[in-house]
Amino acid sequence: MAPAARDRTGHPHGALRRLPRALLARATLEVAPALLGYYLVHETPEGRTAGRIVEVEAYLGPRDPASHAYRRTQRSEVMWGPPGTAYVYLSYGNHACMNVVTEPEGRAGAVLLRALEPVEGIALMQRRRRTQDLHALASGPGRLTQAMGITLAHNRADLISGPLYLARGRPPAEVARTARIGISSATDRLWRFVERGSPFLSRPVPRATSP
DNA sequence: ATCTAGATCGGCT
DNA sequence: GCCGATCTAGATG
Repeated sequence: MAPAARDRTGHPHGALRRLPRALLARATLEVAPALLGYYLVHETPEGRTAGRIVEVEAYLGPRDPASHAYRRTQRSEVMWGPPGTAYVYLSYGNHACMNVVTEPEGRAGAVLLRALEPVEGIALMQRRRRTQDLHALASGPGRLTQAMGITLAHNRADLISGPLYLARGRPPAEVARTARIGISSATDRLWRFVERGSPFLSRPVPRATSP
């Protein structure tokens, strides 16, 4: 497959190179930072939207008290499933949040996608989000799914072969790590990974972890 | 059957 | 910075 064509802004158009499943069948703490810079792409009847991943969080298995996989339940069962599956859940009764399932099948893990740099289909994202502000389009897990047209119906969708997928992008120059946002346990674990200096983060990197 | 704590967001002070 | 919206999975009785 030919590499994605690029316009003068450096943004892709035309065919995109999909991420192979093998890259996700690894330890979650390795996969999470590696996903920074990749594109999340969604092809729908309304058009194609794509964003560059700039912020993620790692959620591990039964040993991670902040993870839904801390308990193996009907909801979290998908985290033990095949890598490259979407885990989408409803947060605070209002917002869909999207994860990419990691680890070989049979081991639990997922990477929460928290922020994108809008790349393609920006007008469509603006319509879905009801805002023009580029920095409010996908800077937060609930905003991201709304901008991309991702709903609870995408739970357990295959992210390798379907209309919602990951594709090669531009790796970050520098990665920073911080504590995960919005959790009340395991706050000493620095399992949030961001592209340092990106203006599209859901929250800035605290000074203490930004030497 | 009922309770409650969330991997959040937007509007307001 | 604070607060209310909105609702479900999972726990408890």
